[in-house]
Amino acid sequence: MAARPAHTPASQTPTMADVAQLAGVSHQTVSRVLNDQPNVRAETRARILDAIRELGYRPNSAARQLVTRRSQTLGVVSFDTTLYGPASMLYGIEQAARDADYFISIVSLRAMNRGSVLEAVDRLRDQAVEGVAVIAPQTSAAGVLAQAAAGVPLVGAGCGPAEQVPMVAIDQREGAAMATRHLLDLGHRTVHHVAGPVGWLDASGRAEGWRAELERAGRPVPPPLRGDWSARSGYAAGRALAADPDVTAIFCANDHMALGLLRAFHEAGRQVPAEVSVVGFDDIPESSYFTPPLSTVRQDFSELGRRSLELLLGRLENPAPPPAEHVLITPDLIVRASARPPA
Amino acid sequence: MAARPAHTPASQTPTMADVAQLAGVSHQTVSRVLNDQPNVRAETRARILDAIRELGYRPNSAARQLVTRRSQTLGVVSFDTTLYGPASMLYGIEQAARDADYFISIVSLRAMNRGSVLEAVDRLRDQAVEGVAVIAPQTSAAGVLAQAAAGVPLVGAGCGPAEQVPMVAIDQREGAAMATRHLLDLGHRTVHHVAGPVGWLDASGRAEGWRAELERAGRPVPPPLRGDWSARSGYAAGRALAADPDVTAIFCANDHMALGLLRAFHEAGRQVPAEVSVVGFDDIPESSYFTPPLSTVRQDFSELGRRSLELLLGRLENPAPPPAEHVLITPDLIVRASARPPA
DNA sequence: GACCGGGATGTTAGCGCTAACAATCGTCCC
DNA sequence: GGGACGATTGTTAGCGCTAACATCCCGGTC
Repeated sequence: MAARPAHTPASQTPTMADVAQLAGVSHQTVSRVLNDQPNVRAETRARILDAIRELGYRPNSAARQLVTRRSQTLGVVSFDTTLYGPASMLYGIEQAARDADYFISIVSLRAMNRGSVLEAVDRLRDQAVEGVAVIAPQTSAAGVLAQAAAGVPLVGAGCGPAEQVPMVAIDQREGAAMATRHLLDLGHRTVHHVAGPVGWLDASGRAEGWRAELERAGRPVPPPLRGDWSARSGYAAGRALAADPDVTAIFCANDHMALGLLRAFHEAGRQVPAEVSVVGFDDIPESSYFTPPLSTVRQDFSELGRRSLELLLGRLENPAPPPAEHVLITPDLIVRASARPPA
Repeated sequence: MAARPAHTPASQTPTMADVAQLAGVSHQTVSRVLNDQPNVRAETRARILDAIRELGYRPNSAARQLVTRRSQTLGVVSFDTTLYGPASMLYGIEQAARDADYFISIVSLRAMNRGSVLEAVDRLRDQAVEGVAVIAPQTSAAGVLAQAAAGVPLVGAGCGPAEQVPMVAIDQREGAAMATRHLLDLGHRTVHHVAGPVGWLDASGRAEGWRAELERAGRPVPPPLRGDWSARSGYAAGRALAADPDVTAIFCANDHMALGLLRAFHEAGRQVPAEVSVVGFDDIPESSYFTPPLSTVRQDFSELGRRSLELLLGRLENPAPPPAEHVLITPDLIVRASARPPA
């Protein structure tokens, strides 16, 4: 903050030795103050702190890292952080990491395949991260995680079940079952489903939950339509569904597709919720302003991020607890206006 | 990859010296191979590469960083990466950084104020980042950037004008003017505006562009309504506007507010676009599936991220080019169905 | 045949920090 | 009053790497 005094070359950032010299102590005492070690006289500590401030000294993290062998950095590998889910998880992880005094280094996946996950983890390891969290909600990721986990503590966030790897996920099956049950309870004979794309764990989990709930209730299981998460694909599914007069209830695998579907029904002149009920999944911030406001299933991504990080930090302290822990978070059904009893 | 041979203690990761010993050369030659230096015999190089593979050797980044004084890491400070804009910019920056062989370390801002930006940059500097990109689209950020830039190369991404700091931004005024002009060209007498929250650069830039365009055309400037970017606030503004029969054209400062507004008009029984035209801003992926599909202004966030990083890398090579460069990216008007000539 | 030049490799000296141990000083106890 | 003890501070030795310089060996030169 203050101007650099003459005894330190201006061209060069001050080192611990400079601080020590200015404070009239040895560099080790400076180190002790910096690391909050006991047995430093209060007055000495104050003098050192003054010297640090005067020189604008910053500890050299590389030097510390070299000797302590700790980088204070965690890596996050994520698929498309532009998506609502991954972005939210990343945010939750970052917040939790900061509270635990860790830095976060990110690598986004450009494509989803074994190689790119491995490469991303490798890149992070080159940077000496102490642990890695992977946000990769695709089926193909599940298999590769165990392999990636060799050599570095790793957890999955919102990933599917991989036996060897600890992970935190939202219970997609249960969430889908809740949505389906809600529609059934309203009095609908059965529920149609607009599913997410093949290869996504969330998509298959939701489809399974939907199917299981229909079967449990002994209802017919109509063939699901397949979307790709986008509103566009929901619109296409909606056009198909709107043409079928028997359809009275639809569970969409996410809110964006529900938006497109809503639009298709509107265009087709089929009223939601008067004629047809719709439930989504995600509870994106906009969904309460759809026409009509969308009933949906809320996932608490920030809790997911937080819990993943807790799990990872636990692993860091205790590298190999017996079995890989799997934490499942139950989502919440949010009831709005898009679903009601059949006419 | 192979099992660790006996001559290296299993408990300890191999060092360059281990590789050197196995290959029968000095550690310096190993270093030369790792750094792609010339003057190493092809055969020697191959032998060393084999040894590296056999031991599963990874260079110690801290040691390298200590001596080269380069961390190969760039920091990104961002406000709420859950939002569409910041998330997209972050993604663009990360991709560009990876191509340039840099790591990205992120710090999210919990609150938007001077202190938190400074603290975030400070945290990043403690980690020895070589440069910082700040994504903070608030007015309050503009002032603090110059201060934060002291001591570390820094660029703003999507931030407002700060004289001292180089930055890349999207031309909000021009985008808003395009939207307004589009509605005027359609034949509307004037255009109402639902603005973003006070304190946001994008909000004030868009309001200015809207106002300037109306004035240029000699049209009356109705008092703008104030929202907070959320669909909820757009809905509230929509209720107010729907009650006024004179309103025929509305420019919303973002697509989410336009969504809420669309819903309010629908509820009020006022047809869009038959009775009232609406244009948004952002072109979020969903906006083409609104009811009706939304005409809007598209911002290329990934280009913004890329350009910001280019600017930052430029600064790293040449610490202080004369004036701080400011790059403005012009957005595009996307015409869909939500605006048409007045009845 | 001694000399020179340059490619290939080895040796040495830190980078800035922490851990381990050594030294010093006062105080307390019998 | 002497020695033990604990609080405080200093000294030394690396952590694993790169930069700078030293060394070696070879073919080509005159």
